[in-house]
Amino acid sequence: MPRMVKYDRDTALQQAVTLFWRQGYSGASMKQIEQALDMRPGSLYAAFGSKDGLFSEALDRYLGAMFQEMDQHLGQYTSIIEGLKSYLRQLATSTSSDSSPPARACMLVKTLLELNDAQTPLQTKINGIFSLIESKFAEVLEEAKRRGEVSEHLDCGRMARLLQTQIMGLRSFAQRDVPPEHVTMLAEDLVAMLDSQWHKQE
Amino acid sequence: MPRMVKYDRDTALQQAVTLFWRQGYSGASMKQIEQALDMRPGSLYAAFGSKDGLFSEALDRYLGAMFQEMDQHLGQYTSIIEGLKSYLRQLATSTSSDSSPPARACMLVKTLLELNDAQTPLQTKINGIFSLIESKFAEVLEEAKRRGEVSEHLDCGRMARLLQTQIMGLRSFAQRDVPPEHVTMLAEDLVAMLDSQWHKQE
DNA sequence: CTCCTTTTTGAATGATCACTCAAATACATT
DNA sequence: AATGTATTTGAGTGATCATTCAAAAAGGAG
Repeated sequence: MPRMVKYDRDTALQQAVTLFWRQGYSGASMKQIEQALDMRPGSLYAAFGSKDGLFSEALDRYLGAMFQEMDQHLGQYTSIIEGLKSYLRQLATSTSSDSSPPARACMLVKTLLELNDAQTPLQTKINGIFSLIESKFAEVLEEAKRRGEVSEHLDCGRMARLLQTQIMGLRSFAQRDVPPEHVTMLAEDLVAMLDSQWHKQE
Repeated sequence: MPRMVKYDRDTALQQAVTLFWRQGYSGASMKQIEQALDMRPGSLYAAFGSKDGLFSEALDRYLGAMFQEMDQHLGQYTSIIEGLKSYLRQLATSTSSDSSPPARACMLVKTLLELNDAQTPLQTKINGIFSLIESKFAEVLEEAKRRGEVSEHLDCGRMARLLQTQIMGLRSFAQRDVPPEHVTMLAEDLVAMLDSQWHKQE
């Protein structure tokens, strides 16, 4: 009986990810959002509640895509370590490709560094996301340990944080205005460094 | 003959650094700036020209302090490599100390990731700053090479970017809500990884 | 103290911020 | 086609944004 919704919630969200990724949370105005999603304020607020709500859903979607891409690389190799290395290398090449992503830096890190005020829901959310990623890395490394790919003495939680830090650094560096080769060379160095670590005995 | 200026430009700038470091560029409103520097708009604009101008000077001051701190660590050791390692470790402890800095993340990285629009003067400036830091690292490493502290085949420019990436990663990670020990342990891991690299033959 | 120059003040500028809501619109059902 | 309900529209909300500028205030020189 009622009128049907015109917009496609999924593509609208993808547009939101694209905009927020490039502009940041406070850097994206509702005017820009209206234009990017082709929605008027009323529909926007009916669908997502608030700018925060929309951003929160955009974060979830971004995270999902990140996990999906990671799993894709892990699935391509019988070796977990090779999968992780492949993922790292791809981060370097994708950030400098002309099929340009909205920003070279990670949207999650951009958000983490942008939020400043006290314990807002968004602060809590982004911290939870980083914990989640850390846990995912730790799980993957535990599996690698079970398979004998890494030293049985490896502290997987600690290595997970180290891995996360490498990715945060790589993608932040890629935001600089540098020749693409520098980023790919950097990724090779990170891979080499990590290689020297996970085999190491305590 | 004229009236004397009331404010102290240097302490005002330091207040600006503190505020911008925590809040980010667009996150700090002129209202907050007026309060933090204890200056009224007229004086502010007479002294610094614009919000951009003030921010630009704050960036310079922040960079200067960073270099100063680095040189302090380098001066404390006869070994350059030991000085660099000491600097890295101190970054980890200072970010988690209760003598709390405005933010744990680096103000320069926060700025790099916050700026989104086209080639603004600020964009150019922050990229120049990162180049400058990279060059400084490269020079220091060249000297270490001359002293035989690192392999003579080391690509110092490349290692400089690797080092910069580690710091960007470490300080960004420190912005997370994690126990301080995790950050200090992380710094130890970074130091260990780097150690395995600069002695390495090509 | 008076004058002159410079600085400080703070109200006001128009623009833009996130957000609201009554009216217009469009579709499924009858 | 007529009806009823949910959605879309877009002008309008007050707040806050960076910035301006005329007037008030302050200190050295005479």
